[in-house]
Amino acid sequence: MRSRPYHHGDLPAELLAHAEKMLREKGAYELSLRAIARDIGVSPAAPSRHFKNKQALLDTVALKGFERLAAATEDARRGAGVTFAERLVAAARAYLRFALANRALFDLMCQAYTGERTSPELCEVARRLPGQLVALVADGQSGGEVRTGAPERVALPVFAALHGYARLAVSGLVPAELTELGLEDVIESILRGCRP
Amino acid sequence: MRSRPYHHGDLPAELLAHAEKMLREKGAYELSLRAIARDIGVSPAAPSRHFKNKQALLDTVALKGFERLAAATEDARRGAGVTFAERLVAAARAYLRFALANRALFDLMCQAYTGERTSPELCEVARRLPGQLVALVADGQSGGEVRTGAPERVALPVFAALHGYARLAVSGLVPAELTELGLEDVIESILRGCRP
DNA sequence: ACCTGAACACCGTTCAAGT
DNA sequence: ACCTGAACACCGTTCAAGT
Repeated sequence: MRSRPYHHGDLPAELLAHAEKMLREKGAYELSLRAIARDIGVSPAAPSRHFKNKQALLDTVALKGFERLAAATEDARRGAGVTFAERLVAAARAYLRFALANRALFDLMCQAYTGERTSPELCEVARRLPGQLVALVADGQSGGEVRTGAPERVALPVFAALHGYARLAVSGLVPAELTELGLEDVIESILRGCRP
Repeated sequence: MRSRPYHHGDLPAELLAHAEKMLREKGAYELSLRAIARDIGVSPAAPSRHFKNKQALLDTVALKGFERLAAATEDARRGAGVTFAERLVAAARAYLRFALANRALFDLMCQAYTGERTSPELCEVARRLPGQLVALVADGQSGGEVRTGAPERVALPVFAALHGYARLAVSGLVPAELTELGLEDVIESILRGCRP
């Protein structure tokens, strides 16, 4: 039996995986680079070869989060019916489900949108989410299901309501037993706002 | 000229003031208890007499933020016209203005809603904001301007859209030159959703 | 190329001791 | 009652040196 190899198989991937696990189990405040390195069995200096600092690691975690979220909502929309309402409901449920199932990660993603320090890649993937809604709205318009107007401008209030509701739910401002009901109210309100 | 007195005039207040200043100038990530103590000219151990830990200080900063925000939106609503739409617009503008003028504080407040660790006082004051909207909606209902339904359920989508839009704007997902226009679209959408 | 070991400058928090 | 000084256990980051 040989001891731990000097070179790791894929340290970057393992760092990301452990960071996300720690985020889930301990929360963002407890997440430390040294603790991750310790868990993996690597020196405190090792991560710096792959991520220039802690923020860079977190940005990458957020990036992967956005990719998963975008994939989840896209899949949901594709798996839904053909009407605008059906597709919106499916995407909205997937968005909320992701937020609630990945609270700390969702928080990280939301503050990662923020600020000048954010990487271009992160910005780009973050914009896929409103982008999906814009496409959905444009589709709904061409079918006569959604009122006219620049799709971006019609979609923005939709995204604001959805995202805002997810934030409130994650924050605990909406009691857990009412999140489903509340989402229905939010969707109903959105659909009223979109009617031709 | 006598040297710095051993006892401070009002250390708790000065700690809070400096914490907020630091939040504004450096951001949440840079904010350290030791740096605040240094700035004030007090030992690193001094804050612990007044706040049991860093989180307790931040919670109090967030609490004061909620009070200021609630006061700002209440004032705006009172200073506005008598129709539901006028009052909603005034409150919404005040909410967005506060968020943009106090980005780091607003971020802190939003994550401070979160979680089990949050103090009861913080929860209570955080609920004043949706509470205002519930009252506004109830008023609008009695005047026949807003559709019927439990006021809490009608107000929730309104709050979600408003809060969500503020978050998007603070995050930089809405370009600065479009925030005003976007808010108008959001308000219009909300009003459509509220119509009888 | 990839990682270690040791070091540096910084944290938050605690606790005896001073005023 | 309020604060200091010193200590403790922890950080993130850097850099020569090892493999």
